[in-house]
Amino acid sequence: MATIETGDLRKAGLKVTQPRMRILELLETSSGKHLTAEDIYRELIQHHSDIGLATVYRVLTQFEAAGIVLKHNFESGQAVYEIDRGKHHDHMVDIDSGKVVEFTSAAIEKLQHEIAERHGYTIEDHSLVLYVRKKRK
Amino acid sequence: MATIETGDLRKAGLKVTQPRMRILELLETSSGKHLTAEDIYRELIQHHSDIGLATVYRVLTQFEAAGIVLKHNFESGQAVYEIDRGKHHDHMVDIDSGKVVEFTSAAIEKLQHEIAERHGYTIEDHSLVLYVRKKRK
DNA sequence: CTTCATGCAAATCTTTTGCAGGCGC
DNA sequence: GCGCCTGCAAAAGATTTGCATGAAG
Repeated sequence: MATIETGDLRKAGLKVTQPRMRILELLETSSGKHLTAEDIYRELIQHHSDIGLATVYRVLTQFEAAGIVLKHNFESGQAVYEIDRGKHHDHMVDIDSGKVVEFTSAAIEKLQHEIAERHGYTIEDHSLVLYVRKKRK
Repeated sequence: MATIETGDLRKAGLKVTQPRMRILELLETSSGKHLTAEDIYRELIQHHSDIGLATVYRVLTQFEAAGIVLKHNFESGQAVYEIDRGKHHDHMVDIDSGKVVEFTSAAIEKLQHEIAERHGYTIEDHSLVLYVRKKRK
């Protein structure tokens, strides 16, 4: 799996700056996690980076436009970000713990396309989130 | 299809008040549409109802808790509400026009449950939104 | 009457923007 | 050096809350 680096920033027309690299690093390290802008901000501050929350938002927005990160609006009112490793996946959110599990289903994707097709549309993107609870035995 | 009325408010432990009835009426009239709190507020103001935006939010929150309305967080940053007619359905949002089409797929639902099951979870709720574009012939 | 609801204004929370100074190339 | 970036503070947008008054049962 390709690690994202400076080249990806340049390709997106973004200068390679401290804040951007720091954020990128953090996102890579946290691959699989889903962080809010605030999470990232706090994390960076603790790691001796003097960075502004506004910059975190600005950088994340640029990264999203560049296809480097994915932004999700779960029901929390706060957007979460994760690095885009290319392999599309959907999410399952544990209502009680807040834990997020990723999954994929080619079968569901196929059905989605059939449905859109049937209505005369093409899917540009989609969002599937299951809100779940641990099954008690 | 049962029209929602005062009984449903009482059942939810809510007093039957002017604002609540007005909002309920509006939601019923707009069945199939997806309104923001602001939309509802403006609509009511224009129809000579002296109501506060805070009340609209409070009432919608209560209605959601009572299962009278559904709240959706599409990518717009503003939540939208629609009356809950009981028949579950998912949404397809036309990226260009903003139009929302509803659909259902028993096949997809079944797959969702199988996936959750496989991970040891039970689905409490789910959200599936397809962001689509009219197909050009 | 008693309680629950409401309107208004103020507070909160998240995200965005303006601006003056700095850093990357 | 020139222009893109950044931090900070202020602004903006959405939603919530405190409080005194008013309506529902």
